[in-house]
This record gives sequence, C-alpha cells and structure tokens, in this order.
Amino acid sequence: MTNLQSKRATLSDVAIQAGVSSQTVSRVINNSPQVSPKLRQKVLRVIAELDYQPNQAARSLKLQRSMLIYVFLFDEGYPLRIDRLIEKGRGLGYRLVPAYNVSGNSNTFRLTMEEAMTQMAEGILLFSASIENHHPDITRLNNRHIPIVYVDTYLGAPVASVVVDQRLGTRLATEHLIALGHRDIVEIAGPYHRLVDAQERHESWLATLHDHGLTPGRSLIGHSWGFSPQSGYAAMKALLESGDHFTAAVCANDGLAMGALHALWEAGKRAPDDCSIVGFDDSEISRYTMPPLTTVRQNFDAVAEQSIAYLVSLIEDPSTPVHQRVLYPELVVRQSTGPCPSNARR
Amino acid sequence: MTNLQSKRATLSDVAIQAGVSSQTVSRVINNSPQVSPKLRQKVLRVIAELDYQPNQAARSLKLQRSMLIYVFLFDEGYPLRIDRLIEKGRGLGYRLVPAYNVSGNSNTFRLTMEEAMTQMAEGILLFSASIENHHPDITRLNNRHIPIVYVDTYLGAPVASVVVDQRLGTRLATEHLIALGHRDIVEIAGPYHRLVDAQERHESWLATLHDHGLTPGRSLIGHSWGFSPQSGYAAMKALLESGDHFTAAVCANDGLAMGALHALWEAGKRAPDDCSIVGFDDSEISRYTMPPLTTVRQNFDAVAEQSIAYLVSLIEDPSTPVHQRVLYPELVVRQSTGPCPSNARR
DNA sequence: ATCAATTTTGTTAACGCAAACATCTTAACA
DNA sequence: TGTTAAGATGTTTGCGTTAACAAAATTGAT
Repeated sequence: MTNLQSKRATLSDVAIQAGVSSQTVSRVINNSPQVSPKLRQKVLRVIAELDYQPNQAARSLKLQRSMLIYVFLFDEGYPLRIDRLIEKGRGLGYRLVPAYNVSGNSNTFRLTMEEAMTQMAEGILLFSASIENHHPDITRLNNRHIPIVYVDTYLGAPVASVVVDQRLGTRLATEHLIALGHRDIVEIAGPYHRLVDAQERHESWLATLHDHGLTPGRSLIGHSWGFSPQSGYAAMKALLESGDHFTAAVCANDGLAMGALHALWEAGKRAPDDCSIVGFDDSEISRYTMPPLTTVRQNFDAVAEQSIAYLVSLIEDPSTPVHQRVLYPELVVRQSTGPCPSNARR
Repeated sequence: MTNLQSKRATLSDVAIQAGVSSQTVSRVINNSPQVSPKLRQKVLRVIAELDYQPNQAARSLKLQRSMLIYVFLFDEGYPLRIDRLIEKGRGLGYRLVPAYNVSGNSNTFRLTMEEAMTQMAEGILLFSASIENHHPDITRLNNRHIPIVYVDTYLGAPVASVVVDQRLGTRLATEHLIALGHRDIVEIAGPYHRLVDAQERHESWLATLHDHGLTPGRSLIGHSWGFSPQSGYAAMKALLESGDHFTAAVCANDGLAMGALHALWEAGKRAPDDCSIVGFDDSEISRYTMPPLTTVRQNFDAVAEQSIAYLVSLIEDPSTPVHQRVLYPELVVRQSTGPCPSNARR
C-alpha cells in the first residue's frame, strides 16, 4: 500500500509510524548490527509501506561526504566507454558525473569546476588535459585537497596520472610503415594545440622518422573539426592536391583515417595500393572501413580501471604517493597498409 | 591571497571575516537587491579572499530543491549529442546527469532510479523506453509527482513525450527504394525487443511493403550487438549466404548499414550496383562510408531542445498538459542507393 | 525636530540525517 | 540476590543554508 500524499517520507515519519526513535530507523538503513531483529523487521516494513528513500543532501551535509567524482571530458568522441567507467566507480561506492566539452581554457571548464566544488566533489578525473593550461582552477582544488587524476596527459607529467604511451603507439605505426618500405610518409594530425594525446602522437611521428633518417612529409591538422572523419577527409584532399609525393599516411585516430580513406577513394585511389593508411584507437569502425584499418589498440578498459582505482585510493588514503601509471598500446595490422609500391618515384 | 587551511569556508566564516551577519552574505550570493553597495563590496572581497563556494547539499536541503534532472540512456551509441542536451539544461538552470546503460528491465535501471530519488531529482528524461516495461518504478515516481518526459517512445504513447516519427523515416527510406524499382527488399533490424525506435522502424518497413503490395524479404536482427556495425556485418553475411534474392536492404541505423556495406564489399559485391543500402540517423560516418549512405536525418538538436524545455515546464508548472511532441525526419539521398539492376531475376 | 515610511541588517528556526552521548534492558555469574 | 557487562534504544546536537520575522538605520515630509 503506497501512500498517496505528495510529500516524501522522512526518517522521523518512518520512526513515528513504526513507534521507534529516528535513530533506530537510521541504524536500520545503515545496516547497523545494533538493532534487534524484531524492530528491524518492523522498521523495514514501514519503510516499504511509506516508500521511504534517504535524502542524500541531508546525508552529505551531515557526513561531510558527497561520494561524488566529477569526470572532465573534452568531447563526446573520446573512445573510452564512459558507461563502463561509471560502472566501475559505482562498484567502489562513488557516483561519477561526466562533464562534457570541458576543453582546457573554455568557460565551460570554469563553470564545471565551480559546479564540482559546490557539489563537494571528492575527486576529479581529468581527461586529455595539458597540465599547464588551467593552473588557477587546479590550484583551488589543491588548496582544498581535492585529488585529481590526469588521464592521458603527457608521459612524465609529475602529477597523479594514468596514461597510455601514445608515443610508443605512433612509433609502432610509423615503424610498421617504414618496415614495409615506405619513405615518404605524411601525417594527418589531431588538434595538438589543444589535446595532449594529439601532441604526443604528432611529436612521436616526427621523432620516429628522424630516428630512421627520413624526412617527414607534410603534416596537416584538422583544426576546427578535431578528430573527425570530416577533418581527415579535408586533410587528405588537401594532401592530394598539394602535389607532394607520399605513399603512406599516419593518422592521429581512426576517425581521421576513415575520412582520409574516403578522400583517397573519391580521387580514384585505393589503400593500400596507392597509399597506406594507419589509424589509432582500434575503435569499432576500424574493422569496417574499406579496407579495414591498421591501427593502434589502447586498452581503454584498463585505463578506466586504473584511473578510478587510483583516484579512489587518493581520496581514501591521502598518503598514497603521487605517481604515473603507464599502459602500453599495441599495433593491430589489418588491410589498410601494404608494401610501398615499387613505382614510387624519388 | 588564498587561505592555506584545508577546511572549506562556510557562510558564517565569510560573515565573521566581513563583520556582517551570515544572512547578509547569503543575500549577496543570491543577488538580493536588499544589500547596500558598500557591504556588498566588502562581502564579495571576503568571498574571493576565502575562496568561498556555497554548499549545494545544504542549499538543496533547505530549499527542498535539487535542480537536478536525471537522463536515462540505453547505451552510449545513441546519436543525440548528450553534451548539447546538458548545455541546454544548464541554460535553464538545471544540472543534467546522464545515466548510461539503463535498459528497461535491467538492474541498472532500478539502481539508477533509486539514485535519482535519493538525489531528489526533480525530473527525468527517459530515452527509447517502451512504456510498459517498468511500471513499478515509474509508479513510484508518479506518486512523488516527479515528472518524466519520454524521448523516442512510440507514436501515440499517452504520456509526456517527444518523439521523432520513426515510422515516417523508414517509410521514406523504403518508398525511395521502391521508387527506384526494387521489389525484393530485406531488412537489417535493430534490437526491437528492447528498443522502441527499433520496433517502430521494423513495423514501418513491414507496413510500407505491405501498402505497396510487396512481399517483405528476410529480416534479421543484430541480437547481442544491437545497433553496431558488427551486427550489420553479421546480418548481411547471413543474408548473402541464405541464397535469398534481394536487391536492397533497409538498415535500422547507420552503424548496421556500415557493417552491411562491409560484408557486401567482402563478398565482392558493390553498393548500389549489386544491392542498395539505406541507413538511419545521418550520423557523421554516413558521409564517409564507401559509398556514402542514403539515410534518414533526425533533427536531434530539436529533440534535445524540445525534451528539456518540456520537462522543465512540467517541473515548474505541474498544470502543463501532458502531450506528445512529434518531429519529422527527412530522407537524405547519397550514393548507396540506385536503380534496381535490370537483370534482377524473379 | 518629529514621525512615518522605507530600506538595510540581524536573529531565529528548520530542512533530514547520523555521531555522540545518555539511558534503559537484558544476560551472565558469583 | 546483587553486581557488572553488554546490548539495545532514545535524546540531543549540529552539518550549511535561507525563509520569516525582528530590529535598526536611513530617508522624506511636515
């Protein structure tokens, strides 16, 4: 029998109805062993009767704990499965709130940070952030001893962080092309002025070619559209029109690679015969492009796991040492890469 | 000058420091006009000095308002831009919390519902839900007068809802194929036992063929992988192996269509020459498949806009009448569809 | 200067919960 | 039986905020 009145039941409503003190009800809902089975039964019955739900605001206020973690993301396109991350957080007793579009120095960043603080967030997961960008807000967090874990910031960043070695990923991809005989290798880069991982990938492409004594080809960025197929399409089209000679392209992610593949196809060229293409992320679409993409796989599930576990340990034990956890990506070879065509001039 | 102590400042900390009453500080942060400019200045200075932030838990408790809306989503793949939805909500003064993987009768649904209630959510946006599935929880919400807006439930559902006419979308797509001369049309459906929009699309495919006196071809569902390219790939492969004769396939979304395209390509066939393919959603990838997909465009931005506006009006004025807002999709013709090949048997 | 009207500021109480402490009940044992 | 310990239950208080009320300061008109 549910109650028909609009006002929600409180602890003391339950207490009165059950003929006990509100503290006893509190003990029941918090599973305190200090309650006799008889009373517990009675209280539970009344709770069900009144459809009582604890009020989290009151609880947070009293306990001075929100059990809340804010997750700062830069755009929806990030290939980590947020739902899985949230699930893992829930398993540890925390509510994760994703905040999207929080790019480094935007107004949204500041607004979201304010929100996280008024909500008394106990920790923050910060994705793809270049750590220099937003010192002022970060300082405020530090003053309040709110721990932050940076996810996918740069290798060697002296902050609590979990990263995949992006440099290794791009190196694997680039050396795969070199091993296939390619010498004229261009790049379709991500927005590396904004996103750390894009920057790491770009620099590693450069470094790898340099290490092998090769001259880097042209490198184009998809400025406004970021990591999207649209960017990749525009970039490859521009590359083809530039007249530059190249037989392979390193793309900063699978979306860009998909766009590049499309531009190639539209120009009547084929991968890998006319130009080899590598992507990054091993996203779902990479298996279904034509041809399927050679790409770099990151273990996002492990990233999620490590990030939230690390943050929670920082929250619950502030003496947890600050360190960086580095995960390693692997190359997945599919059909978008092949030997350098023998008729390649120069 | 920031304070170095760990404890965060409260209203009365600010009050004491500024030599005023806490009520005055409260007035300042709530922009009450009843404060003299002099005091306001002083208070604002102290607020900055102590880096004071209001405590939302205390505020919610006192005001009995959380300004919180829960957004129930079924998976991450839903093409509506959640970030934009959240942004619109923020513009109306509400915090939207996305909850993922909340399929109709799962445990996550119940857990999330409990969470929404303990958080005192003031409203709920429920995506792609078949309204019959979860009556028990919905009833609890109704008892508490927490409004729900269903987004993308079925046409004619007698609940507060915002829908895109999925039936029209599939009809447009199917009739486009019929107009091109196709007679043997198969379907690659979404998980229509779980998701309302998948169901609407499936039924509309059936109805449209029937209305034109055509016999529906085989219809396959991507059971476990839902709306993914993987499903589409498996389905098309099965269709090809079935030996059935067909010259066109209606796919329940672009992901499925991409997979189907891939299976076709792998089998040495081409769209649209051997088989026309239509998708649904006009997602970003649909422009970059090979060939680009003919698909159905939904105005997701309008859906987001309408949904949140409607929900907020229900929250703020309970006398807002329950109704359904219907938006209409349009066909986008690209290169994955073409005339029925003349050598088509039968 | 006086009084009323108005504006500005302060005081009190309550939102719902759980920790801390106080009280009452029961059990165990000499 | 009395005494102690342990267990079960109740009472008080405060978390940070704002509404409602109370009080003080200012203004304006005579």
